[in-house]
Amino acid sequence: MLDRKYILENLEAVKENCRNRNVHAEVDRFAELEELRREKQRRAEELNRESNAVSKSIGQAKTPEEREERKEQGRALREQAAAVKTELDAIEAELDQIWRSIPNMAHPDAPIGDDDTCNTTREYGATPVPTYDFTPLDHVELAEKLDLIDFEGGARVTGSGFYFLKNEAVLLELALQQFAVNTLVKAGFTPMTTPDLAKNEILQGTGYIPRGNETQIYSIENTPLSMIATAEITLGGLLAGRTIDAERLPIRLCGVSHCFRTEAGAAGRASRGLYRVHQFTKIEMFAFTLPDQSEAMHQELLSLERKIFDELGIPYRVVDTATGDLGGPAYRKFDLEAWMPGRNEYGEVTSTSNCTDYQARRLNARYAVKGEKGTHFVHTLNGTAIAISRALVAIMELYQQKDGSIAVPEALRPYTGFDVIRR
RNA sequence: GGAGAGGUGGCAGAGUGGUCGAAUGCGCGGGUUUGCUAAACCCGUGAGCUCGUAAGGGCUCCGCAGGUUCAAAUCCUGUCCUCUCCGCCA
Repeated sequence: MLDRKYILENLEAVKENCRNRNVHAEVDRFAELEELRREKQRRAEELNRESNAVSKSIGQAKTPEEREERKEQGRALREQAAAVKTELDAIEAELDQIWRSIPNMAHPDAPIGDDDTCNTTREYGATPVPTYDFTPLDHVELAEKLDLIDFEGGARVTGSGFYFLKNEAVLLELALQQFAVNTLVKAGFTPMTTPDLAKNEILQGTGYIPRGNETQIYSIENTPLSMIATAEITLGGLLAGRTIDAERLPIRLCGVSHCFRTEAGAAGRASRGLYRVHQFTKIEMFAFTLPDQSEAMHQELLSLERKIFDELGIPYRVVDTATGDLGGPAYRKFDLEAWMPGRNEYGEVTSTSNCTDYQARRLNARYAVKGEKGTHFVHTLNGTAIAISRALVAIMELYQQKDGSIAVPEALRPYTGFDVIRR
């Protein structure tokens, strides 16, 4: 979330930002409640101060009568304090709800617009979009012919949107993981496999909302846990509630996890095959930085994504996400969209966001500078290195050959041990 | 899963109802002494919020959440985590 004081002091800018992002948040009501909260807070503290003073004086009371009298006084004060606290809690609950709905401020250079039609593209990958002297198949047809994915089995065993990878597709997945992890380790990232489940408070800290109608999140019944939608959740959670030395920043993490998404409300959207599924494996980049490092880190994450997709020989475009299409915590977001011949259009394969201190404030992730008083919120950034399912869509469709086989991208051959998939 | 022990400041570790935001040691910052280093000695040293130009003041925080009490690190309940032993297993 945003700094409360910042909101009060920049009311108009915050409201304009909400308009730009196409978010309805009751910013004025927030300001009103925040003033009220401060007043109540002061009142509550004053009552606590008086109560504490009375309590302390009881120890020194000379006579039993005096003692009893002060106890009574203390009781009365505590009662008043409790009443004010109840009011305060109610105000804070409402305040908190609005607070969470106010999105991060957007980067001044982010294109302004209501939705993804306003996203801008300025750059393309090193690999040109290929042309074919035959009719290219989509990955579902290719998987069928080459026996690479069992969608029917996935639906039978778990449900629609689940799948089994089979044969070379499995080795391709493992190769992609190794390729991505190795690339990131060379770039100074610490590789980590993360839990696939996380506490709901961590989900909320990173900006994901478990339960509710529109939730993307699978919750585990009778527990405070949910399946993660991305390793961003677990990696971001690592610093939740902690304060670290500024010297240790920036921290670059590479998370390997499974991702689970309900895709509630996504019915009807492009969802054939592997493109939109309920579970996939993802190699995720995550960074904690000092405030003045985050913009450079964002560029670093983007250039690593580009490097990975350039080396895989996948044509893509770089999309600068419009304000209305940004997620709540994002200050700026770049997506890589790969050319997918089966869809005959670009499809999102990576996404990298700079969340500045918005996520860190929710998570309460801070840093302290040695020798200086006080603490500050870190900046957090995330970016997809490779989401296996979408990368497979792109690779299968782009590397298909006239004879029905699929070539293996050069960069993956050291890991797969074969260079073509055919039956 | 069963039994037991424990969670206190950067670390170690006291503290079982008020004078405890918390002894002591280490660490860290500053200083004195010193040819340099070390040692010794002295002073200082948690965080958040808040009032104040400042000096300084107030509130909150002893895993977390509740409860008892005028008053809780300390008593009670729940919960999470850690360690040891047993069981079970990959």
